[in-house]
Amino acid sequence: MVRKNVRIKDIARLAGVSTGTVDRVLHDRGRVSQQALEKVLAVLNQIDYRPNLIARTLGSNRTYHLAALVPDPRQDPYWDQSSKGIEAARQDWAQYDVQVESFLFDLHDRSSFRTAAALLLKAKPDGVLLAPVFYQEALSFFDTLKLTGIPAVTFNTPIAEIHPLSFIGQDLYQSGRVGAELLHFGLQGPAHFIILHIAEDIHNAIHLAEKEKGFRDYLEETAPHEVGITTVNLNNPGDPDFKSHILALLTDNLLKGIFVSTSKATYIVASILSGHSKGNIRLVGYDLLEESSHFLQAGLIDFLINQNPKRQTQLGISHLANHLLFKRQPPASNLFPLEIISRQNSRSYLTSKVH
Amino acid sequence: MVRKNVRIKDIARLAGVSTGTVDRVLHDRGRVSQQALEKVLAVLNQIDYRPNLIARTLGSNRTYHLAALVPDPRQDPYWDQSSKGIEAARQDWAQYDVQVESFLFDLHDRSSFRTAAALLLKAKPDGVLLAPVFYQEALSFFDTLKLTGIPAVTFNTPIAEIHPLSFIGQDLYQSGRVGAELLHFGLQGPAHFIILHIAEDIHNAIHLAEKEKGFRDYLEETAPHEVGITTVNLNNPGDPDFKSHILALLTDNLLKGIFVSTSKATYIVASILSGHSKGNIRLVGYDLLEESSHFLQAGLIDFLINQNPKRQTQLGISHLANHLLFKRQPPASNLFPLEIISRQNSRSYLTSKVH
DNA sequence: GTGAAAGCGCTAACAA
DNA sequence: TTGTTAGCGCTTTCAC
Repeated sequence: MVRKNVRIKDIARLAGVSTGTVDRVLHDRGRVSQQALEKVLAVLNQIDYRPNLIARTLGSNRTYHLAALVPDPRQDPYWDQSSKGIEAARQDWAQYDVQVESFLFDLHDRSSFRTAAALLLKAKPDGVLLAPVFYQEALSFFDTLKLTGIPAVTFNTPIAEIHPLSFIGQDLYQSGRVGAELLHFGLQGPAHFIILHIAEDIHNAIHLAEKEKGFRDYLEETAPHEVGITTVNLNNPGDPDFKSHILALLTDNLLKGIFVSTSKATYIVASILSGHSKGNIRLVGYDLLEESSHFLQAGLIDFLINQNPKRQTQLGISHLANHLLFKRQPPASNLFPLEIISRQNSRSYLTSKVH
Repeated sequence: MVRKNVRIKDIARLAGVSTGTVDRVLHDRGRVSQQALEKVLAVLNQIDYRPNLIARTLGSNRTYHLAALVPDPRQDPYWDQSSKGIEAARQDWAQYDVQVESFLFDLHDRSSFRTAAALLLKAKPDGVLLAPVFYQEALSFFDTLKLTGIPAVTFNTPIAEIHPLSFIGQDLYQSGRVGAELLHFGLQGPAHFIILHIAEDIHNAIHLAEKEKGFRDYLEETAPHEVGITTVNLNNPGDPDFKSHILALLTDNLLKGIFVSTSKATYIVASILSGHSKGNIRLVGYDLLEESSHFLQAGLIDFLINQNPKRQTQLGISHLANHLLFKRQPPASNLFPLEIISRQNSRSYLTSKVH
């Protein structure tokens, strides 16, 4: 009743060739006559062949080396999550003899990106996962990868000029719209919103710009003449003026909400607000990190939009491994859902093993 | 540099026996002399043997039969998603010779559950995935499974008395809290909320009760004397009175929100409200289904809480397969995140390949 | 009880 | 350009 899976042997029989030939066709290894090629392809078109991946890994018995080019996890809890995802992927793929090595760079030092990239290339990996946070450096690194033919997956930062095997991230524009939706939900009448960027997040320039665009567009469409929006760029959070600057913003009577554009900025701003009555001013920011979840619980943050950095890298490695081992073509773009985290659903995200 | 893993062959050599004997020791298959046993155990104690699970599955070359006991997908788009997940899992695991057969029952007929369960048992599956929507019937079916030693994974409906290999679902109580949080967010002053159950959802009794409990508790804690809550149980949506009954509820001036406890009820209620001005009355319900997403876009539904039925079953099958093939122990409980779907983030959920 | 040997489906080296 | 064959590590059968 249930037909056994088709095997290479079956294809060979049907095509009237040997298993070796079928294998060569399947893997584009060449050294196959036009005639044989056609016969095999004809059969492959007829049937639904799904290679037994278990047998393939066992048979080929080779080890793949993947390299990840990511910011130092110790710099920022957001990037710490990215590294956690790589670690998780490492374990997922260990049984298939896929090894993952991380090359770290400094978020505030473009040259460290170049250095790490050079080191990575020396290791001659079979595939690369990278966060292209420095535009120019990423472009040139990408050129080198293209030349060497090493497949690369990017994540976090969309770069139009680059065409990686796959990009993993979010729709940043839409993310800004979600932020505006949450700030404005249920509000009536005139209001004032602030978009807060932290200049330190310069490596996230694309995030800041796209999110802001979405944020403004949404309110423009939904509440055309009711909502005033001010963009505030703040410098180094270590600055003595930083705190007072933020607190000064709160005195505005019409201020009904603050939208913070990155995860680090989110918990920094929340920590400054903590202890001060923020009244009915809503705060929406990014990412359910340990640092921010506390402020969410305390009611200082109303909503977080989750970017799922851990899953992003985990999926990235998985795409590379699947590509190398099983010749799977990942989607050119994976846009993660824009998860809304509230006080009441945050625990379900933290404890879930699914994410 | 990377020491190869120890293999059975190595153990056999070190112990001075054959691979067959080692295998018998490893699997407690008996028919091994005390002497040989000791020699092998001695070696095993010295070294760190980790069986190659990939080779194991390939070598044993057996087919596993899984059975799913689920409601008929044609009855309800929610359960249709569950079946979709099973189908997806079927394809995921086909290559490993894992077969999945579905046994359907009627949501409104407990006896059909018994019948389907009996049929299922006759098929002697190696593992079972089930939605234990009928309490008594599930208990007795579970007893039989225990006796036969067939591992079972449950989903959707938590049942305290049952200890399956794994349960997949959501924290229903917390889900109700999320519903209340969303209805009440930003509201000030007195308000009236309605919890709307549809009696037809009797098979979801646990859902209704737990969600309501969470809903009420949240408001009790957050807005003790401000919010009045009424529970409304409605009968058969086909009833001529049904529509007028719902519309009558809207006339209440203080009514600020409606919380609908299941996915089917959600889009039914939304469809009734459509065309009638619902004013500022918020509507929160369940699941981003095709039927409801339209109402979300139109602004009739404010938020949906996603239960992810498709992923629930897909994960369930995956747990069973991993358990049988690779001896993996799934977590006793998988509580999915309580995803909040709004108009602005719904597309990101629908288009994402991650979910 | 024990060991030898033939698979599982696929890869890859090698001879033809 | 082909087909044959020996693995990959484990299971399982079958003589002895």
